[in-house]
Amino acid sequence: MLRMSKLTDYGTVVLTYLAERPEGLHSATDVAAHTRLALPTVSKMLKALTRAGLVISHRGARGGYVLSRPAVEISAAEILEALEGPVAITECSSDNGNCGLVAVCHVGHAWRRINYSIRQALDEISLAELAGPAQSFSPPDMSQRLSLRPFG
Amino acid sequence: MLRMSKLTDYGTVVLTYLAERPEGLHSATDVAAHTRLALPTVSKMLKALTRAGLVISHRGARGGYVLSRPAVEISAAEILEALEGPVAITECSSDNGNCGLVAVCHVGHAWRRINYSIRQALDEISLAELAGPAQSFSPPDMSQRLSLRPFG
DNA sequence: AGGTAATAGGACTAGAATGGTCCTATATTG
DNA sequence: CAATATAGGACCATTCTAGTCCTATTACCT
Repeated sequence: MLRMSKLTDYGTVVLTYLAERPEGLHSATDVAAHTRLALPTVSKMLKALTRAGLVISHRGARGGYVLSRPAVEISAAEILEALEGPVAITECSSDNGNCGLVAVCHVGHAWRRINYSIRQALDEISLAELAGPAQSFSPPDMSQRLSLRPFG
Repeated sequence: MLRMSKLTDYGTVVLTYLAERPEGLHSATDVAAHTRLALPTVSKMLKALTRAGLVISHRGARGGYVLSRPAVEISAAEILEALEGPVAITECSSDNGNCGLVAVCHVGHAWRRINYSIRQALDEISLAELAGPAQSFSPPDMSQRLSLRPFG
């Protein structure tokens, strides 16, 4: 477990697509077609990514989305956070742990340490790296990326 | 997100209780009473922990549970794994990633690296540390540990 | 100015996962 | 044999997730 959600996985696919085409705007339809993900899903995600500030949107005809920053400057942590909320294995111990319950809350600093390590691992990896080194991009079919197999 | 489940959190509470009393056997009823968790829940978890080999059970009258090893030798990773299955943020890239789909599967090594880091963070922390350094243990009320507050 | 192509936002549904309870069988002690 | 435990699994209610769809708004282009 500790799995990230399917949606987040799709998110990385979408972001990867945008990362590899930093030039112009790309509409949700465009992205959906090239990633072979369903349009409504892609659309929903792009909205979320926009709200999170990872991509910039332009409305109206010939509108679309672009990355707000170069892919090297977007971390995995930001992506996870954008699509799943704050990254923390335990509840309240997110960041500073100032939940007002420190006295009561038995989430010790061991957990905080773990949280911190995880956080750091995710901070260190950029979208550019997630996209993979020179991964030729004519995707086979990612419409079921995570559910290819129960486990393996 | 990336949150561990409520059950797993309870698990650490239960294990902490056992860790602090390595002497005799402790029945599920006993543990439930002292941790203020519901008996059926505690019972269910202890069974899972037994199957995972983290605790040893003795049936029959005056039976109960003990840690199978000293708390220092039980890692957070083992606990998570026992109660939530393999620890991996992405599907298939668990461990060696030999899912037979490596060619197709676009889970790049960046994700594997992240998985590895997380794994390592969890390996490094022992149950003894989770229990906390000299944390006096007359728990206020942990029956809602994770849900004390939506976030904070 | 008006038509068209796009995003914004949110409502809604189906299905899966989670949290939690309970029941029956089996083992062990005294 | 009776009492006290665990073992295992069935079961239900609730929440979360994945995915779709509808309406409003914005911008371009003729």
